[in-house]
Amino acid sequence: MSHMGYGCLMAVDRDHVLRSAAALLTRKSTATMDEVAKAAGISRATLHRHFAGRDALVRALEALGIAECEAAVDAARLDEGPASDAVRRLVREIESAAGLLAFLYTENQLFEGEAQNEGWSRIDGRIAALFRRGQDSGEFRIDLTPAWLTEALFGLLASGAWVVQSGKVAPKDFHHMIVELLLGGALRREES
Amino acid sequence: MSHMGYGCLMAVDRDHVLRSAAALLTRKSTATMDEVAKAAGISRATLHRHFAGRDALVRALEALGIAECEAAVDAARLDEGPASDAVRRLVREIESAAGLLAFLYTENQLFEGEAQNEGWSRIDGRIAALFRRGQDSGEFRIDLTPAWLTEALFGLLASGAWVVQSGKVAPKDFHHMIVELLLGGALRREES
DNA sequence: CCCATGTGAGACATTGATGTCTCATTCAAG
DNA sequence: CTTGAATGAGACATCAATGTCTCACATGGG
Repeated sequence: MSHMGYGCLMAVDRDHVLRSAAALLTRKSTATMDEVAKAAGISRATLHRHFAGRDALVRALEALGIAECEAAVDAARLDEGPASDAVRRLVREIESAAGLLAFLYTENQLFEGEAQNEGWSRIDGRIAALFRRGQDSGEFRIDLTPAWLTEALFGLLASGAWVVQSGKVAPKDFHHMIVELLLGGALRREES
Repeated sequence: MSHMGYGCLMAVDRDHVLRSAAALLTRKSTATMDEVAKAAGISRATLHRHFAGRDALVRALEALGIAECEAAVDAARLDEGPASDAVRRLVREIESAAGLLAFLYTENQLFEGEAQNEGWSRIDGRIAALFRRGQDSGEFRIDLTPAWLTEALFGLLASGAWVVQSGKVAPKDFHHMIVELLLGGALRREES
């Protein structure tokens, strides 16, 4: 077990650190490396052995967020069945990553450079394609652009994660809240 | 003009500094006091004469945001006419402050203390009351809580400001985008 | 038992932002 | 012109976070 380098329980430790870092940074985005370490139950030295610095940590969180989003998009099978059902599946799959997403959403440091991670563009593209498919099939209205609907979805996910974390609404309402508002809006449907 | 203390053009200067600070910090929330000063066209010394420190600057921005929100809520006359029209007026009135709102939205430092500015609670309460009025009158669906609709409105305003600033959609579409998604959702209405 | 690896604790220098100071300059009122 | 106030430029100390280092411990495999 000498030359294994990274592997074995290293991976789960690293993942655990990322999870707790995400949870902490979502609440307090200015948390110190020391606080992040304490939150993960390790020392600052060990944290620094896993991630070269704060920058590397945030990048790793971004990579994790992208991976989870992409996995959710895959699992939701966006091109099968009615577009609105695909949206429901997507929100369901992405729900567990919403906290992490909310953190990354506020970390505009990630987007100010001209070289933003292409993973986001790919995810944006796939979700926008879903909305476009819904428009083409006549399910969705065409006066709201796919790009805006995609952005609004992420915004609502972040708002939802935030409002759940603040305790204002129950976690079990997360999916219904977001899907119903995004698809149906606040107005009552006409009783036909 | 010796003993006037603060007044006269001091006020407009202070306001101008706040505006440019908001515009800059919305794009780069980690901007230095020096960058903020440069963005406002003044020196760091002068900036520091207006605001004791970075903290005071952020607090002043929060106060400005609260004031503009409250003014928008007043101007929108939330308790007159159909609730959906009131929502449209509210978004219209609040549009010019959306950039500032988007910045404050990501500044979770403002909300982590137990003593969050009561201005927000008051605004939240007034907007939630509007949604509740719409539910009571039968305009709005009742399965989405007023608290969530309020939070979602702010989330969509932030997303809208962000997507406009990134150039993905035109500023003139801001109002339509947000109001239509919030009220009507992505689904096409049945042709009755 | 012995050793190697991972870890925690802590010391230390570095760095970048910040807050405070002084001083020369500008500008408008008198 | 004179004067006073506000400003810009810059020097300076401070401070908190960071990155790097060493050393002791303990744990598990040989």
